[in-house]
Amino acid sequence: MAHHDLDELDEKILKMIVDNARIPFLEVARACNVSGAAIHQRVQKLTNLGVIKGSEYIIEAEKLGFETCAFIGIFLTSPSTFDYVVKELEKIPEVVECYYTTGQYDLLIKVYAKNNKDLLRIIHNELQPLGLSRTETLISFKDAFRKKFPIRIVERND
Amino acid sequence: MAHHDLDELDEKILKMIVDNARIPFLEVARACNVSGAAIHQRVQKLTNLGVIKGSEYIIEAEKLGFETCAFIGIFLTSPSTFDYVVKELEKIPEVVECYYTTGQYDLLIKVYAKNNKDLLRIIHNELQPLGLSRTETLISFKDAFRKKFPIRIVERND
DNA sequence: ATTGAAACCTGTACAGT
DNA sequence: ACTGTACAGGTTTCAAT
Repeated sequence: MAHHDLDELDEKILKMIVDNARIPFLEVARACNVSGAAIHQRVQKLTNLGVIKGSEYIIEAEKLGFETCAFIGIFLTSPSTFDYVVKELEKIPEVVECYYTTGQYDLLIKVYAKNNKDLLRIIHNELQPLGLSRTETLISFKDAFRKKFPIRIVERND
Repeated sequence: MAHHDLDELDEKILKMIVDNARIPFLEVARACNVSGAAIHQRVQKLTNLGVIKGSEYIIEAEKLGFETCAFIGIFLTSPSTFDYVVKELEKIPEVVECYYTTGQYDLLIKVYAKNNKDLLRIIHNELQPLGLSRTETLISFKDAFRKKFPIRIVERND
């Protein structure tokens, strides 16, 4: 089962650029035995299709003074506050990710704080005033690993 | 309190490149009123300092057939299996993030699966055989938002 | 640590296939 | 949809400050 309109070349391109957004397209072109223009057009196509959503530099939060990373499970007082709470959470700079989840929590957010005291401030002064029923904090005291999900468009036997 | 050896220029550079890894350094240079070479050297410095860990393209997982994203809380049978379990988890392509956490779980992982059935396969065939005590799955049925944490090196009054 | 200039390499557009 | 060309613009290095 191949996905959408993507082929082996798209897969190879994605694999080459996903972990290095600065790689020259000409280098990708040479590795793929096609012209630079072809890579340029493919990346354009992948962007138009919404497969590529952008690029970013990866920053080590700790080096910028954010030494505490935590996941916080949020229990809402009422399902009707969903949209409001998400909108307000998005305004809080330290809240970097937010997911609607099944299971025990209504929402799961990821937060960066300077330290544990700062995290407590965020929870008390920023989160609680939104009218949450309860929160449950999971402090990540180590980021064991982080990688890209498997790009596999064309089915193979390997 | 300024962090490390970083100044306003570093902050401005980071802010400009963090959400667009493909932005030309010359464009950053013009915005900062310095030469292109200066940006080049600063980015090099930030990389050497470990502030910049790399760059990546952001891929929409759904468009590549990964329609289910889940967080799984893992309870280990014994603390002694920590390192082994993390090492094995890292080998599973669908497991993209792994955190040591305080709170109820020993580990929290993020997983991409093709669909709910595929997620069940991963849990039963890939995770359970590692000898876990129990897992708790939070399926993210929507990614409400995702952004970069606040880059702020120099203290200001704003 | 930053600059300007040089040499080199890429990105991008376009006409042709 | 890919290629080759062409040019504009970017990257990288380096001697000088």
